[in-house]
Amino acid sequence: MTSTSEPLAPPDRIARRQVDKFAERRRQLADAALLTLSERGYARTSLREIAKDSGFSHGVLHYYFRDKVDLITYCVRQYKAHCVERYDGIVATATEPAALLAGVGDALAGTLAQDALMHRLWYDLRGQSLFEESFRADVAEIDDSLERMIWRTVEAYAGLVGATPTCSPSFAYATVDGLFAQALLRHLAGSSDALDDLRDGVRRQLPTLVG
Amino acid sequence: MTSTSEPLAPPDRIARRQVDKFAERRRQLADAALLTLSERGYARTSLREIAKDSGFSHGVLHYYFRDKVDLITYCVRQYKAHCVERYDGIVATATEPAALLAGVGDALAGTLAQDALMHRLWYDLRGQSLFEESFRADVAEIDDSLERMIWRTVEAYAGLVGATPTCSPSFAYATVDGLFAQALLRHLAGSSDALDDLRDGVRRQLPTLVG
DNA sequence: AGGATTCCTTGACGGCCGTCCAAGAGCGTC
DNA sequence: GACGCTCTTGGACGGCCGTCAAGGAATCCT
Repeated sequence: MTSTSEPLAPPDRIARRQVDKFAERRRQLADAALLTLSERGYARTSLREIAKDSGFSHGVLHYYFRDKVDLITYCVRQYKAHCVERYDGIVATATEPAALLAGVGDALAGTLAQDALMHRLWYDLRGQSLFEESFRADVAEIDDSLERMIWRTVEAYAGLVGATPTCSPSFAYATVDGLFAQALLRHLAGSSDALDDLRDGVRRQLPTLVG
Repeated sequence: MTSTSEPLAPPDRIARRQVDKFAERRRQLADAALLTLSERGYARTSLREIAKDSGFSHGVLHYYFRDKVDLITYCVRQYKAHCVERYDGIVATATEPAALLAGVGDALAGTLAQDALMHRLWYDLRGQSLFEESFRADVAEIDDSLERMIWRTVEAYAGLVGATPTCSPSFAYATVDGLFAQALLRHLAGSSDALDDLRDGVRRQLPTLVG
């Protein structure tokens, strides 16, 4: 905490107070924003709507965030943290190849069903990053962490069957993510087969990646 | 052409005149709209901007289209026509399995490089359809036609190697589309490996789909 | 040519947007 | 209890949005 009491311009306000309530409110508002974004999509979500859903007035957002891009960027970063935390424990324990295949399939199908709207938001934001440069770096970082997550799975499976990966990390990620994206599409469209097909798809694709 | 000369409400205006200039202008405006959309993305494109890029005034859009959704929907449909027309000739001629793999890889890499912005728009609109119900049906139809296209490729390849497909059409589409989507992402991000990786990826993935 | 019809422009409307700001509320400290 | 600082409110702003209507321009038909 500074002992001087000079008047602070808004940007400084954001830099200060790292540990206390300020940062906490930012997280809280970003959480609310993520919820609204996941329901309405990037293109249809306004700051006023985010504020309304958060229970605060619309003015408060500019007290905690410089502008809309700052808020969305912060949201994306927070979403990333949520992502890797959730997915990092997926592979952890499995001593049989078949069990790992089943575990990974179940984990992916589980999060797809449970966090469908958040995954929808992820694909939305990833798409937006192709048009809006501001998000690109953060989105790419998340994408990398997802690729690494898939790659860890491939390596774990390879280890269990006594083989080594025969493809690049990006190939593994691309094909598995393709399966996941399509399963999400069909799941949200009401297809009841989507989850099972995802499980089967992962179970089928993973073994082709090692040898 | 009707011989009566009753005053027509806007909706009727659209239903009439199927063959003549009316439909042609619609196509022309939709083409301009697709161009603008592919450059700016769905979330950032306004009717005024579309009109400006088309060389007409902003009012004309409501003479040829009921509202914005009508325009975008028409654009999506027109995009679909463009798509299937372009992709339908891809597999056509190939008597050797290796030649088919190379041909498909080159074709996909070629259209990815040449029509990158249009493909970016496709993924954008496909994502939007998960939030905006109005587009969902048309987008699903395009998706189906793409899946069938990939499936024809798989069947052609299976025929050439004297085998049959061992996966579902949706599995084939999901994995190949995953490769394509990631290649597009990396290509637009400036990666020079993206196109070659797409070629290699397709060449690697296709053989795993038959047996 | 001239009237009817089609096509297109222009300007306006209400509404929502992101942003900013003045003022008040809450609250810990002296 | 008064002060100072942090936090929050709610209104105002300019601007862009989609939509629409009135009227001019172009075209067609006889």
